[in-house]
Amino acid sequence: MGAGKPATIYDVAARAGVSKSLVSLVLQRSPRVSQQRREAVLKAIQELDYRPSTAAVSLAGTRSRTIGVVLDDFRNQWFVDLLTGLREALQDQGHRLVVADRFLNTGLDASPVEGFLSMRVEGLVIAGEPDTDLAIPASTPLVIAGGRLSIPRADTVANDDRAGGGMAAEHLLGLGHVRLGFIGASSAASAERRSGFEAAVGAAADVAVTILPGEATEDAGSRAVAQLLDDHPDVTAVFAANDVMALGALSELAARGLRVPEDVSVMGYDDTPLAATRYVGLTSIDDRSVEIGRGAGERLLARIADPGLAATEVLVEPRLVARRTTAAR
Amino acid sequence: MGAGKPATIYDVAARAGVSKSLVSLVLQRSPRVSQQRREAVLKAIQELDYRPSTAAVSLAGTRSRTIGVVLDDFRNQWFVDLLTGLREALQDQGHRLVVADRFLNTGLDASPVEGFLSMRVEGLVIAGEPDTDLAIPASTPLVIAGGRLSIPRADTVANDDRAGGGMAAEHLLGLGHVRLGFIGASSAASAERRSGFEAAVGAAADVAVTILPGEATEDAGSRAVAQLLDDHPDVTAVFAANDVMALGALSELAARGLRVPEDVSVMGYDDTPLAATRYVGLTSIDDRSVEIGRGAGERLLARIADPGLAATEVLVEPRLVARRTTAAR
DNA sequence: TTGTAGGCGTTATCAA
DNA sequence: TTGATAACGCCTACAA
Repeated sequence: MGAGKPATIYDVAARAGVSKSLVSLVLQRSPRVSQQRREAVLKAIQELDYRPSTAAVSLAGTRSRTIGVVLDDFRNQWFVDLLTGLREALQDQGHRLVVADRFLNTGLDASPVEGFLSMRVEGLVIAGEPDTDLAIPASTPLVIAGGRLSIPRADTVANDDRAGGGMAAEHLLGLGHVRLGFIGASSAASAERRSGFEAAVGAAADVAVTILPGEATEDAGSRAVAQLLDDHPDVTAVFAANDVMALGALSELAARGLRVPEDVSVMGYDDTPLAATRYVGLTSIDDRSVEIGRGAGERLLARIADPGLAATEVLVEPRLVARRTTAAR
Repeated sequence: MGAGKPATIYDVAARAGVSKSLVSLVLQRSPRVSQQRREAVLKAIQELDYRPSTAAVSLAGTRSRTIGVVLDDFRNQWFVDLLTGLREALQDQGHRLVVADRFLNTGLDASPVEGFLSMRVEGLVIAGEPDTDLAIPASTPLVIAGGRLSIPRADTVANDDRAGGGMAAEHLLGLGHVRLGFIGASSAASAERRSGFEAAVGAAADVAVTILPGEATEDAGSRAVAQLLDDHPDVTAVFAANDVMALGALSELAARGLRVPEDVSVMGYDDTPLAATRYVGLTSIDDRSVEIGRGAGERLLARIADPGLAATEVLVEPRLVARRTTAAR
């Protein structure tokens, strides 16, 4: 158990009475090792509680088998599903995932990306909008997951916000609403969702729009819906660019004594855990982060295998999840 | 920019016209390097976009300067604050933080802990309840953050659940409630919170209790409060062992046409982001995860410095956050 | 099938 | 203040 210094491959070799190369072969599951030796080595490994040093492995080996994942913020829950998808695609293929948000280890490394480059990761996944102009060497395979802002040489896998906006429109129109509202903030995603929404509505209904510049916060949602209703009191259904703003809308509506969905239907976007709670029960658009993660992982794998690959942009079809905040007119 | 192979310390040395040792000294900010040489080296580093290989550094060096953080589940948002505290204590002291949840990289490594041991981390932080009997060598400094289940040789830094329960009691009693309810699940934390709650209530009020065996889910909260009210219709204030169950309680109360807080006050525990939203506005107990993280980090640092230290158990005083789900009787 | 030897990119220990 | 040179723990030809 608690050895002072961790055992090395030398210790294992000595104890098993073989050479270090033989141990190395066993470690790599090489088939050309006699059953007898293999067992002896395995036994020694067990007894010594040996664990190969990742540092030594990646130094000596040709590849680090490590993928760096840069999250924008651990608070944005969508990364959880993204990671699930990434794991499926990557770690099952023998790659180790290392995650960091924008601030993890800053100070030691100038940025998480710097840290990953020091680790000699074989590839990088940037989740969300790559905020700063991150200086990533062209030689590092890179894929942007969930962000639209595309870097020339990077693959992009993202939710089809336009399509999602369209789904929202169809849902509300299908429920018989003809006075629609859209609230959003100043982000590329918000703009896309709005545009898809309006395009799908077409001439079938009126759409009142309130865009509040700045962050998509709950408070912004409250203020946006307040303004929307002040200007257009006849609106019966509101589509928020994201769940957080939708939540703000819900509280503002409650404050005004308007019932949801009896008086006003509300829907969001992202299908966050929040929306899925029974208490909130928000109709939303699932951006299918698991698929995005899987797609990003597969794409990264392909790019690692062939660095010369042209950058592609994959859009993942979202999915509407109807809950209790939307109802027929 | 986009070099094929990353530059090595040799490249830097050659370009700066010095030995590798000199470069190494500059890297380590050694004061005994002439200004002239230092600048030449720095310039070469810049021009070559050189970055020391962490693998080589930790192989050759005496310490890895890496701390492993094992999270129970990325979905439990409390780790975000915990990380903030850990960063303050650890990464500012030159330690690199690597985080993993229970499932990250399983398959490659048997468990995240195995992975960390392979990385030769200098210390380990286990966040939450260490579920399985994780086999951690006694030589690895270890601290449990936020969990009560203590391992003999590990330090523990956790929220004082008993005290928090007491605060909940004082709050509700102070509001004039005399028919109290407690709902919880089968966890050590829940039990502690209940016990603190009941102790603080003493003879000042009646406490009806419903414990549902199993996980602390929203649904469990709904069912628990339903049972509680069926058995004790006169209860005017409910203290849930955690925010998630409190949320379940809120939706059940709404379903029964009971207003919060006019008819029934509700409070939770953990002060999750959910509770802090305007829409939910749940009165809760803040378990001060940032402090727990900081404390855990400091403790780990001390233990790394002196492995012989006796294990300690630190309890962090929680804090009540009053919002709109509780009101005077 | 197994062993020998060299090298991976650093740090660390001595000399100079 | 600087520079050789030996580790560090493992992989990978190459040889046996």
